[in-house]
Order: sequence, then structure tokens, then C-alpha cells
Amino acid sequence: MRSRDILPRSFYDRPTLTVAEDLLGKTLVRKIPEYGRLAARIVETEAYIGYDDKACHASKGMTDRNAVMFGEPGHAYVYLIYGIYNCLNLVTERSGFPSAVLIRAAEPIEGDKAMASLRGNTVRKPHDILSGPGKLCMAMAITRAQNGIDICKKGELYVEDAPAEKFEIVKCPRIGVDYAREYKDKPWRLYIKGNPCVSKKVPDDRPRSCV
DNA sequence: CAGCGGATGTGCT
DNA sequence: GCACATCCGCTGG
Repeated sequence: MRSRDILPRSFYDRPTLTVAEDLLGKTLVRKIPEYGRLAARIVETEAYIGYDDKACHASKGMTDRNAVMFGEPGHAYVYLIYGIYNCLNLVTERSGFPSAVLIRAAEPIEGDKAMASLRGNTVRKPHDILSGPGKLCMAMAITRAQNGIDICKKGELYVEDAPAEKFEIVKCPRIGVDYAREYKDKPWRLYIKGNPCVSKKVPDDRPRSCV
């Protein structure tokens, strides 16, 4: 397989919704000594944008946990959720403006077996290996140890460009943010229409149904 | 298949 | 104390 270019910092230094959309179809790469190279095609993202967005962790100001979101674009923001699981975000926009894209689901490309093993071999079908933000981190061994790392270098975690493809994008409200008041219904969750690896689909997978 | 409860660290009230 | 950008196993149809 031909190796592709790594996405540069300028890719992340753009409006968060644009980055969230452009990340669909790109290749998330994770290198671990024990398992080698793991790769997956990103199929579902969510945008979390700035101080006003009540669903964004940064809306209540900077804390030890969310500090990375306030920094330079092109870094990983990994946080612990429900005390057990991790979620991977990619920091966007200029330093000082806290925003990021949550990587919610992906399609296995390389290292399927290793990723299923990291999931504890409880996976029933291949398309369920990375079909959720917590699952994805578990399968790719992403924890808070990766919080803050620069993803614009070919290190242990980065995103590669991928050949242009045609697919339809579904835009709908984000998952699990009903508390976010006027921001809860913003169509800031994006996914590739019809892809089996997406975590939760809208009824009939119709793009217009909830935009 | 749907629904529900448990697990449990971090940050807010 | 409580809510939380979640997942899994168990229950009942």
C-alpha cells in the first residue's frame, strides 16, 4: 500500500465544522510497539465549538482536563468519560479559541485482529470494532496518555490524507447533549451516509430528516 | 431487539 | 452529591 501524506496543521487551523466534514474518509493511524500499525477510515465526527456551545467542555472555562482544547490546533484532546472510557478529539482553530472534533466512529483498515483483541474479543461483527467513541479508543489503545500529543508529526497518532471519494454526508444533532440548551439541536454530528460502522443512525439514514 | 442498571474519574454545585 | 460527548451484560418480549 502506498503511503499518503499526513494532514498538516493548516488542515486543523480552519472552522471546526469544515474540519469535521473534511475528516470524513481520512485515515486515522495509530502506532503501538506491541501491535504495529493500526489504521481506520473515519466515518463519523462531531464538532464542539468554543465558549458559547454549552455541550463543549470549554464552555465553562479552562480546567486541567480541557486545557489542550485552548491550545494549538492539530493536537489530540483525550478525556475520560463516565470514569471508564476515553474519547478522542482533534483540536481545531487558532490558539486561544477552544474547539475540537470528536472522532466517533471509524472503519477498520489495518490491524483488525489486533483491534478486536484490544476490545477484549467481545466484538460480534467487524463493523462494530470502532463503532463509537469509547470503542474506538479502546480498540486503538488511546488513553489520556495520548492527551496533548501533536498529531501533525508521524508519531504514535496522526491522520493521513486519503484518495478523494464520493459519498453523501448526513448532518444531524449530536449524541448525548440534551443538556446543551439552544445548542443541543445544532446539526454538528456528521457521518457517511449508509456506512455500517456509524454508531447510531438517524431513521432511514435520510440526510434531510433532521437538518 | 428494546430497555435498564452498573461501572466510576473529574469537575461543578 | 450529582451529572457526564459511553459501553456492556442481563432481562423480557
